[in-house]
Amino acid sequence: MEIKEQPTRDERTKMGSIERRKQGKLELRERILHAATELLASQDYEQFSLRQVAERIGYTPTTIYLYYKDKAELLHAVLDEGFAKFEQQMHAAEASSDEPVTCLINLGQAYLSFGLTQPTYYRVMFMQRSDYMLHPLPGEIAPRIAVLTGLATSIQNAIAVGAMKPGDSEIYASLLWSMMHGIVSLAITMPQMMPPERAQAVAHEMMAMTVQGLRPLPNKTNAL
Amino acid sequence: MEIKEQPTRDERTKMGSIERRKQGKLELRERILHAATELLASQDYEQFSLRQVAERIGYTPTTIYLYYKDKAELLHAVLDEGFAKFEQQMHAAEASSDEPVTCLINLGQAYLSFGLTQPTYYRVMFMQRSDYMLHPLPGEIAPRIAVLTGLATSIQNAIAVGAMKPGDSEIYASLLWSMMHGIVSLAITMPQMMPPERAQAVAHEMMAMTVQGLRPLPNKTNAL
Amino acid sequence: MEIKEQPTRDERTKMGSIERRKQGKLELRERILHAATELLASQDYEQFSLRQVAERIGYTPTTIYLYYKDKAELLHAVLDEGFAKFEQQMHAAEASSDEPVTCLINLGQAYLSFGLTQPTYYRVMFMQRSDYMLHPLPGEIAPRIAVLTGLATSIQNAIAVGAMKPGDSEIYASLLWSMMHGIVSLAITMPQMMPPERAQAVAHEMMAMTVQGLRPLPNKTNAL
Amino acid sequence: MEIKEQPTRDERTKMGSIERRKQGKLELRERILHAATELLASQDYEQFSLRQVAERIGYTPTTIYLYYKDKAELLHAVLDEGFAKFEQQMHAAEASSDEPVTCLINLGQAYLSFGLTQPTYYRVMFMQRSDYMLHPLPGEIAPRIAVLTGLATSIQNAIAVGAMKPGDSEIYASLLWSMMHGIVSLAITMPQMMPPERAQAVAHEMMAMTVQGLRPLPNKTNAL
DNA sequence: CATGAATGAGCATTCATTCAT
DNA sequence: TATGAATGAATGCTCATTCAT
Repeated sequence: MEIKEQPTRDERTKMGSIERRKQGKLELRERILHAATELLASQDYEQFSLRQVAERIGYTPTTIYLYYKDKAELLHAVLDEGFAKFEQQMHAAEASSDEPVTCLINLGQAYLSFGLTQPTYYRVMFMQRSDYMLHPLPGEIAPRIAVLTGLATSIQNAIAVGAMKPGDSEIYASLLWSMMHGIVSLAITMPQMMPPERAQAVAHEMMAMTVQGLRPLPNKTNAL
Repeated sequence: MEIKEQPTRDERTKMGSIERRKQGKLELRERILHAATELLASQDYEQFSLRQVAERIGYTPTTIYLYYKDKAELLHAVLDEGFAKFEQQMHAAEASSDEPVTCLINLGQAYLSFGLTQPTYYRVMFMQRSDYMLHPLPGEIAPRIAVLTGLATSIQNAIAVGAMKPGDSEIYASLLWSMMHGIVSLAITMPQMMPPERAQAVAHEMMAMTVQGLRPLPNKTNAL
Repeated sequence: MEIKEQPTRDERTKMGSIERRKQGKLELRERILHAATELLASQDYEQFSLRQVAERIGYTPTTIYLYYKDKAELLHAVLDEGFAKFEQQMHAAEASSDEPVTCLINLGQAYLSFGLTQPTYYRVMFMQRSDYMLHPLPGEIAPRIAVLTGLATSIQNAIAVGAMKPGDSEIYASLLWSMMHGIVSLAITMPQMMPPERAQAVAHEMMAMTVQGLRPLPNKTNAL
Repeated sequence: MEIKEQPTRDERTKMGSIERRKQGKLELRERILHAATELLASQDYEQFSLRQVAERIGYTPTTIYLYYKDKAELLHAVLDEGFAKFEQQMHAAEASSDEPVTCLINLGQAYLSFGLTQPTYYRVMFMQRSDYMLHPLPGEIAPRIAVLTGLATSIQNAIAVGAMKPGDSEIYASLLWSMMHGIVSLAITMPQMMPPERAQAVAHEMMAMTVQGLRPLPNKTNAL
């Protein structure tokens, strides 16, 4: 048993609370959300705790309950942000081109890129708390997962222009999702087996196999 | 200071221990292992606790220490069992045919089938404690993951006979693994999105795309 | 499976918490510190546990963590208090006279008196966690034990005025410390063998032997 | 949580039990006692546990209960051995000379030497479980501490021959005991402050002060 | 004579949550 | 709006001890 003088968490929180008001008058609710997001990104989802969130912003854990019903609600809010980012990137990719093949490729690249750059979000959203994305929030109709329906549309377009073999577009959607999800989740849980460059290479190969119109890109680093 | 109305876990355990001997005289060590496996299946890996395992079998947590050194060893035992089954099925598939394409198909099917019929094991082995499979156990040379090297061999054979396009067989191995892992993990975490039949269909399509020599099977249910 | 007839510690704690507010509104932090000190006094240092401290004050163990970071810090606080008292008394004795012999005698008496009147502190400080006094705290230069260097100075003075035989003043310091520590620790662990009056008598005899200029005091009870 | 394969304590015990009978047919009771003594010497008194004793001799913890009522009884048996050694050395010193001064010196040296060479025994016997030595065991009249009465006799002899100042021989006994106990216990708990050589030097000085007839020894290393 | 099987009490620590203020 | 004060449940783990065989 070592003897060392360290502040109680209470004290740490109190210390934080002295300096805290320097920060702009950003709504506290936002600050909590922000801290929670950062915390989630900085460590495993399982270690995520309200105490630590509170400590980060220099408030008492109790305070969080004034803004969020409980831990689950805060976590959902964080995931919501994650989905917002995800949806935004996917929609951007979807809108990036009128050409079905390019569109599909961009969608794939967007998915991969989200997974590789936001592994924590991806992990929680798609691997640990996927329940969240499957159910519409109270007051909403479509669940979060609906973003992926854009995929089916793009596939139908690709089939229409002959870039993909005719077939069940639902199956194709599942297939593409599985492919991308497989790469990303291997890259996240076993980065030794699937480092980013390999993930890119594999993804490119997959798209090449799936989408006939895909031409090998000359520059490998930018290639999907 | 509330008067509690629901039994503490301790109390629950005690109650359980009264009824426990109904269960067959299956070796307790096995029962613990089984309960641990089930528990791992039923929830987040991080919630996995010896106390809960003990509760499941109606014994005191202490008892577990009579059979396993500590939490890690119990988990280890679970994983070991899982890998034993997995390796056996993969080796069987590998040995099932001299014909490279058939071999590859059988390997794929074996992987898929393991994932779909043993979701609990798959989850822990490939999604939650994948670290375990990456490191050789003390006294062993090859890590568990080595089973998958059989895949690379089969791929090289397939390329040799012209069933697959020439290319980096490592990339192909990663690609096939990603594909299968994607399907299985979606099927496990989001069965609504990827029910077993769809998983089969998607897998078949993937193999068809990847392995040229693959002929569509007439009977859909048995098809890969 | 016995039906328990005696309350668990948990239950005892709960019971205690009902009556606890009788006690004055002494700051809880102080109460904890006090309880810890008493507990340390009452038994082997190794049995010292936060649970028992909590039980003594009628609070949940968790509550202690609101006031002290962990077990080590609480122990630290106890020792710190003890050393503060000790140093104060020793410094007072050191400053009590310019006459070397008197000074030495007063130092000895102060040490003895601290040991006899604060056996709890003495026990922890000098017999159970003596490691604490040997190492400077972070941010401090001299370790707690430095108080005793005053002793060496007094001895040198006493030698200078011929009250002690010339010799290694370090050895003399060790000798005096050993003597006093011997008396005090016997008095603490075996009061039957070394009741306070005897401790005083023995100490007086020792000083008489060591310091030549010491004159036998007429009044035995007040004598060193 | 690391994964590593290590035997349960049960298994370790079992393994031990296979080889155990190699050892002579020394009475098991003795073997237990011996193992306990070794264990006590090898670590802190507080860590002393029946499980570890059992493991050392390759028997089940339960077995110990066939020979000793409980942990306390085994510990007492161990301490008894300690006292046997102690008494033997003290008696040898007492009988070593007819000359009172030499006798006293040898007693002091014997005490010091026991403390320095058997610190664990000394610690438990005189510092941690001194209660044990103060009470006669059931069936015995004199408590263990009675050895020290030999000291009083030697002192009376020394006074008789003029080697010590007339005075209360009880006080002198307490004084000598305190001195030696002080040195030894400092040497044990704070070896940095009281390494063996210093302990020897201090003890020599003390004896010189107390016993007039003591002549400084020429050879410092062998000196008391 | 010895074990196998199991338990209950204990430990330090962390966390989500509640309630009164 | 925010906090202070406290709790109960949970976790991994070790130990002395008991009881039936």
